[in-house]
Amino acid sequence: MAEQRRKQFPFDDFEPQWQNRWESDKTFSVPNPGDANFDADKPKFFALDMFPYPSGSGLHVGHPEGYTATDIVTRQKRMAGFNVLHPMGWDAFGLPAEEHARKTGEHPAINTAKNTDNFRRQLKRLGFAYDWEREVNTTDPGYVRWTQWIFLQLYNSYFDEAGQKAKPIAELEAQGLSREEIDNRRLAYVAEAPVNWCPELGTVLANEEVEEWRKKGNTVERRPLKQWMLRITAYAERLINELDGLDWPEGIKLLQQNWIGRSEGAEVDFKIGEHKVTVFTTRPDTLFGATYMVLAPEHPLVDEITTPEQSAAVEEYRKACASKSDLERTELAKEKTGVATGGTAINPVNGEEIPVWIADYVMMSYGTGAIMAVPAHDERDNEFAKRFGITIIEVVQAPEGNEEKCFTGEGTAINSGFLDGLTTAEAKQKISAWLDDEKLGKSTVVYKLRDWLFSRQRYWGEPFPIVWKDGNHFAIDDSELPLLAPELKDYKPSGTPDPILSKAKDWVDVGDGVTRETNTMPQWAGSCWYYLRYCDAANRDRFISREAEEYWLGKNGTPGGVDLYIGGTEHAVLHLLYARFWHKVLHDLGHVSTPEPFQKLVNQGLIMGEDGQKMSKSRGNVVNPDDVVDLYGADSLRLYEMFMGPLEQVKPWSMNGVEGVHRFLARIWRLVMEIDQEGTWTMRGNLTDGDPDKATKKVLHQTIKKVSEDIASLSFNTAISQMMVCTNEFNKVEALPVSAVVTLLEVLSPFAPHIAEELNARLAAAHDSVDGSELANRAWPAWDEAYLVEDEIEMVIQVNGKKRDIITVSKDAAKEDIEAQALACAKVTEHTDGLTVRKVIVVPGRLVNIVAN
RNA sequence: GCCGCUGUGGCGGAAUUGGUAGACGCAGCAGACUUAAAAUCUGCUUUCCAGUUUGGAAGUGCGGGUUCGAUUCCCGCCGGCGGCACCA
Repeated sequence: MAEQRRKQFPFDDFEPQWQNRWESDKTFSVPNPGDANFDADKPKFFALDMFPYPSGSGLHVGHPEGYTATDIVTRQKRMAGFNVLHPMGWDAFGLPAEEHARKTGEHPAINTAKNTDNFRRQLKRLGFAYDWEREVNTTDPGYVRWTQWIFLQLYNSYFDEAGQKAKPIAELEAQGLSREEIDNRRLAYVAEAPVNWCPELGTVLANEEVEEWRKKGNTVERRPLKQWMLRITAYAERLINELDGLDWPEGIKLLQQNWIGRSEGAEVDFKIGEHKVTVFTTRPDTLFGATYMVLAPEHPLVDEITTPEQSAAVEEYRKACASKSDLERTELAKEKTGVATGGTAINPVNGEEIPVWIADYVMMSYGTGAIMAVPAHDERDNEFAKRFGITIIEVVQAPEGNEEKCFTGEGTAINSGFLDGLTTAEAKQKISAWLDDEKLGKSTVVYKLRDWLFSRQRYWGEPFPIVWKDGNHFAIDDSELPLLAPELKDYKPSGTPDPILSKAKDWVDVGDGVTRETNTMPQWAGSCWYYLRYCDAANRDRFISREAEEYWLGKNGTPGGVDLYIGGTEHAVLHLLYARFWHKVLHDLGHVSTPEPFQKLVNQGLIMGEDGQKMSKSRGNVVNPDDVVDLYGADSLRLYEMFMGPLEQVKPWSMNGVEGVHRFLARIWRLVMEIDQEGTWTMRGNLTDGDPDKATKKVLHQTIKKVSEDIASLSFNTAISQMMVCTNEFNKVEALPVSAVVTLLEVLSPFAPHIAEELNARLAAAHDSVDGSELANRAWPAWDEAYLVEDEIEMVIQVNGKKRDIITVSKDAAKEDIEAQALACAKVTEHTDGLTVRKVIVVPGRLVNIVAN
């Protein structure tokens, strides 16, 4: 049925032609500083799309949403005289390619290349103005080389607390620190950590990946393994503070802030016999109410303080906890559990002896792994104390009217010795000073953020540029980069935590007792710096040249960094946090000129299926972009995705909606072309070379203005609606001036570039007055406010806020005249009859409101 | 539980940030063209009442408030989506 219907305009002819032309002319290639045709006088604009993972299922309609948005912005910026960097690439390492290799025995690079070719074909088919000469692929050896180089920058750096920045490890060597001391301070370090191990996949998984793989039927267990970690926690403070200057959605900033989770509080030392245990609390003012102490079950002091009577119970409890994953620990904990150690601690503030418990509601990984429990003012402690019959002492008086059983807010200190009568804030200050004086504690800040578990036991990722000898790790020499993984006969995981690469014995054994690190990096590694590589994609000597970095990412009178980054919310805390971290390290080491990589961030909203549900194969509501392009053309798909609604909003797909914008493009086509009886398109005869009349000029300039402003604010849906209004007006004009049509095509061209270029070319062939150059290389049209003002304006007349009439007045009519005219209206007198006019409000150019009662 | 976003016709959405609510599009209805259909074009299309036109009332999740005037600002609720989740 679809192939029977005659195309409303020949998009399938001209769209590929324009795409080929852009490709062969390299229309959208942009030179770098130093290149022959580089124009240093133009301002720069760097727009970035979140590059896709080239999956086997091809492009999803969600991809072109953000991509079209940046394409419109960059095409418009180009016309407005900017040097525009708009690149694309592939985040091509990842588990699906490896799974495919495991099943087929084919090297993952082969499948990856196939999928990448398909993605590239699909994107080119949508007419995006990418500079394909800058295409990057995270799996290319020339790219891996620099990912590994950046890893070594981290490996060879430490975080200087005093300067709050990364510095070369060589400084510590010069200070004569021991090897162990140095290794313990590297930004990339090895640590034994309990991790999520998945035997089926043969790798550890990030916390956020666990749920996804479990759903697919895999098991995930907790195991302590020696892993590479990146010291992102050192940057916690800066990662929070430096969000301030960024033009990001507030929600995303908050998400990152909460993820980093900064808490101000105090560490307090408690004595347990000979031992000292430090607890972390955000409420040191409640110290007098601490009636017991809880240690995390994994706390190293548990063994030492447990009394013989309790040791069996404690041991049993610890075992039960160890076998639980974090998830189970929280999910199943409907009721608090715990065991007394039999030991007691001394509350330093009053010398009271308090019992020491272990309970899994205290996490070893947060704070100090130990808490002082204040059951009167903490819900968890309260629940626990009630369950186990522990004393509860109130030490904060709630403000009047607050009847909560367990008051956790701020109030006045009571039963608290020298703190009595103080407000919570004052009490915090006083107790902190006291702890400080007595050398029993100090104010401190803790974060929820954990160091980044950076190693995977997979094959299809960057190998670590590290070798081992005698239990020590060493960086391999720069000249050995890129270090590529060897080909394997069998990509099946061993089922043990030994990485797949450990099977490649020849590769692993370097000789002289030197062996290679066999872990690989996670997929995030490549995406942490791809925006940098775009700036100088072919550079073989550096990851990015200084000139290219300073031009595309430097200040240049802008805030610096990527000028516009569009992508989905799913990366709000992962990719966006990791990339910021790497960027800051590179900045500290003098490799990049700004502290932040992405100045402006916009999140596109998810496109749902026609049924309002998330698109998924199992629901059968997935829309394939190729099918849409076959039926309606690339311009229609682009335009539809922008017309659906605001970019940031979640919105459902509608094939009828696609037809709607397709009809609009057909109307524009028929503004210029008409079809004869043989079915051949010919130029319409009613196009003139004359000047547009006043009304035509008005709607045209309104359109230039609206579209210009709406592109700037990324309000593409309203820009398109204005172009529809303009087209509808043009359709009513008897003899339509070509100049007006061409201007409309210019503002349309960033949205629907193929049809705009095609019609302009056809008009230029028939009309000498039309510029035959490509719209893409034209100047963006300017609007003239003079055409927008009307001599006469309509004003609404309201009586008591209700619309009663509309009058027409001269644009410079005096207020008094308008008021008099309004009061004289028959409709007004009708409604004010019998009432007294109390007040008349005249809003110039808008309305008159007559207040009467 | 906490945090964030969001709520406007049958549907997607618009509204110069306090000034004519429903632009534009979809769907629907009627008409024109056509032997007919498709495509195209024209008109109608928030609801209710009245109805030849002119008209009247209600209306932006619900309830209050500020104002000459509230989709917009303030207070209190309710629903939907997303994130975090024993973080001391």
